[in-house]
Amino acid sequence: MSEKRDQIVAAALKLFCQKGFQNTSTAAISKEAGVATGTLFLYFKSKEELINALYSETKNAMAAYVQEDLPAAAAALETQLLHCWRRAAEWALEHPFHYRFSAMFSNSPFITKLTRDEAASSFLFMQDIIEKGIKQGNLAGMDKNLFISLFSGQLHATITFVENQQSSSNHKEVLEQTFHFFMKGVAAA
Amino acid sequence: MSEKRDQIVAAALKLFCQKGFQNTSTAAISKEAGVATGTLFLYFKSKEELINALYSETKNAMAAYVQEDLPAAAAALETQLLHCWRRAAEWALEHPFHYRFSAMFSNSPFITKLTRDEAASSFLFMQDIIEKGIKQGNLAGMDKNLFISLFSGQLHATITFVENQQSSSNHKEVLEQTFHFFMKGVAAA
Amino acid sequence: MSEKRDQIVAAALKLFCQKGFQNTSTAAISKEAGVATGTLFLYFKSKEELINALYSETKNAMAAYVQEDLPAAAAALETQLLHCWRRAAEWALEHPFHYRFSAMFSNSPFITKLTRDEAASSFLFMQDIIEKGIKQGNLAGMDKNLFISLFSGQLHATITFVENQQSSSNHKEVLEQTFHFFMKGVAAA
Amino acid sequence: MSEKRDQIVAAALKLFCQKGFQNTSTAAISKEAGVATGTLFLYFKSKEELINALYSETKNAMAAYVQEDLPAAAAALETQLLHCWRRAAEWALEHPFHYRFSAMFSNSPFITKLTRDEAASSFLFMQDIIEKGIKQGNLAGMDKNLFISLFSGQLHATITFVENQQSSSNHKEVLEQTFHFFMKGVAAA
DNA sequence: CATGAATGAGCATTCATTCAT
DNA sequence: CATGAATGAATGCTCATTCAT
Repeated sequence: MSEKRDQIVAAALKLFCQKGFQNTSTAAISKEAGVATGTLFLYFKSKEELINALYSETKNAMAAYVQEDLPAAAAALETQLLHCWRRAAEWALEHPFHYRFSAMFSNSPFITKLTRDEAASSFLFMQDIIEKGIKQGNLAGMDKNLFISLFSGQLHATITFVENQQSSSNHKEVLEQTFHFFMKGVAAA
Repeated sequence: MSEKRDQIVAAALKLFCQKGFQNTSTAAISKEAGVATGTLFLYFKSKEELINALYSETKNAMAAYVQEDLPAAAAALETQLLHCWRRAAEWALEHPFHYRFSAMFSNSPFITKLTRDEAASSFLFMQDIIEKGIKQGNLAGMDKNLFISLFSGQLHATITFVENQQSSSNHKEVLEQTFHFFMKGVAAA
Repeated sequence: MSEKRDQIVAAALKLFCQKGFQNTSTAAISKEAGVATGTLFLYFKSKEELINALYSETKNAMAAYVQEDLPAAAAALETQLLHCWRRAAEWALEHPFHYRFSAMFSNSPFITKLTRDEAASSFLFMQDIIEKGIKQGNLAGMDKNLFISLFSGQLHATITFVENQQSSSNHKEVLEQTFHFFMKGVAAA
Repeated sequence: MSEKRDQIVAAALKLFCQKGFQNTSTAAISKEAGVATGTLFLYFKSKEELINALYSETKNAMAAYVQEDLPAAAAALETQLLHCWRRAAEWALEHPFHYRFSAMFSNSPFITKLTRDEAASSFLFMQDIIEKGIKQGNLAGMDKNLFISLFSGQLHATITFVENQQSSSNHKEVLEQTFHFFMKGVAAA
């Protein structure tokens, strides 16, 4: 919306990742953003609102990116999940601060239930995909939420590993490899 | 060591889990522990030292529990890993505050690199197991650290899922199931 | 002068009475007045100037109303004072916000000495009336300023009492009654 | 209670009288009191609580002083009221900061209704005296609250006048004089 | 004249830490 | 060892005021 708002968001994201939420004062954010201390509160009612807005926007942006060009519902479950896996990783690697921020704060008490629910709702399409997969018998009998947990967990472990690697030459291969490990594991017997 | 120290540790653990680290004042910890505000600083030089001590002790306790009765090095890789998986889950479910605390803070900037390294060192025995497995060709070609990441990720996702379930009847089955998914996935082709 | 100025004055008066001076931000005044935040400072150099202008205008308006139709100097002291008493009460009851505002702020440090003196000067005609009365021996020996203090004090107490009454049926009687109490008290023995 | 508390109370009283409530920062109070900024909040939860505590204590102290040696209920109404008039004036002149503070803030929005009611309750004994006087027919027919309003108003006007006088030689006489003016006025015809 | 986004000094309040008892 | 009153630096937030449009 506003250029100043963007500067504040970028500065907050950077500092939160580097020093944590509580070790980052609103004054530090304003300074890093190159605006006055009062300006932050022009765009965000409070520090907490800033955090929650950051979280919402991050989750929504990622969900939107993942959903883009999603293979039609008619496609095979594995095709759809592979798309999600790849796109999520791509987004995370291209937005490292955003990704680290949401990883760091997704379990923090600063994210209100409201924000968490809103973020969850933008990933509802994943639930649909999985439900369909379970119904079609392509997945070993498993709770839908457990499946999502395992999927995100392995994806997250892979992204973090890839991010910390020196060379970025074989990122794609690692991602494909771990995806296939995961699918081999959960495939219906 | 001291009874007061134990009370402080228990109070801190409880409050950190319930309200987060920064929302828990040392005064609140002292009150919950039933000691004076100054007493906390008799046992811990600072709040940060308290956190780090808590983290170290937690990780060490868990590592010790997991290592107990570990099948001899001669045993099959899967046997050893299953032992670790089960013991880790058992410990986590029996010490929910400890487990949640270490999960919450393992990625936080409050844990110093020193502490993190010390904690990692108490899990070195896991690395040995895995290295051996890789050498023996029982695992699909994979980086040792990636393997550990995936292993812990899947284990953590399972524990969290199980912890949040209403009924505790089928905990064991879920744990066995996700372990076998994981092993099926990473087994050498 | 300007319509916007009037809106600002009215809004300020209302909010100052309802929430006090310091609890009323210039932004709130502007909003209540339906103008932009900058507009207030077009008409008043500062918030303090607004307060003082409000006070001056209020006092002058009241003084002008009281002086209107004032019985000639030749009239009896009591006749003149009764006129003042009645007119002041009428004005106060018809302009409750103005009256409460000036009551609230007449002793506040926000009213500068300059403004206070200016306000006092618009009530100089009262001093003349009283001086004349003292000279003519109609008043028990008393300091002029003490007399004015007692007069205003009793008038103010009556107005406040009447304003807070539910029914407005007997306002006039109460006003006449307290006036006569006052005059009986201070009459020359 | 505590020496520090006393210092804070005295400093607050002084500064509030001199510069008003909102122009006095808690830091300024602490500095004037010779304590650290945090110490104020050790004794008062907030600035507002400090104000209200000051107001309550002031009103209670004054009420206690006025009630001391109060002529027995059997005494004449005028004897009782004269005692109150004198003692109230004495207290006000001996505690000028306290008196000015309570005068300044009795109508301010910072005094909560709770505090105001508590203060009023410590002056209930005045109501009893007046009710008795009205019943005995010693007062011109008048609402009890109106009487109290007039009484306090005239007393306040006198105290303020006396306080601002240069010489303090004839304080007593002025006080007696205005009291008799007042009583002459309200006496039953 | 009028606007309202932007400013930044100022403030109330918190809380980790100390130290005299 | 243990206490808890006292400290004061640090922080989130407000708001009177300015100025480019």
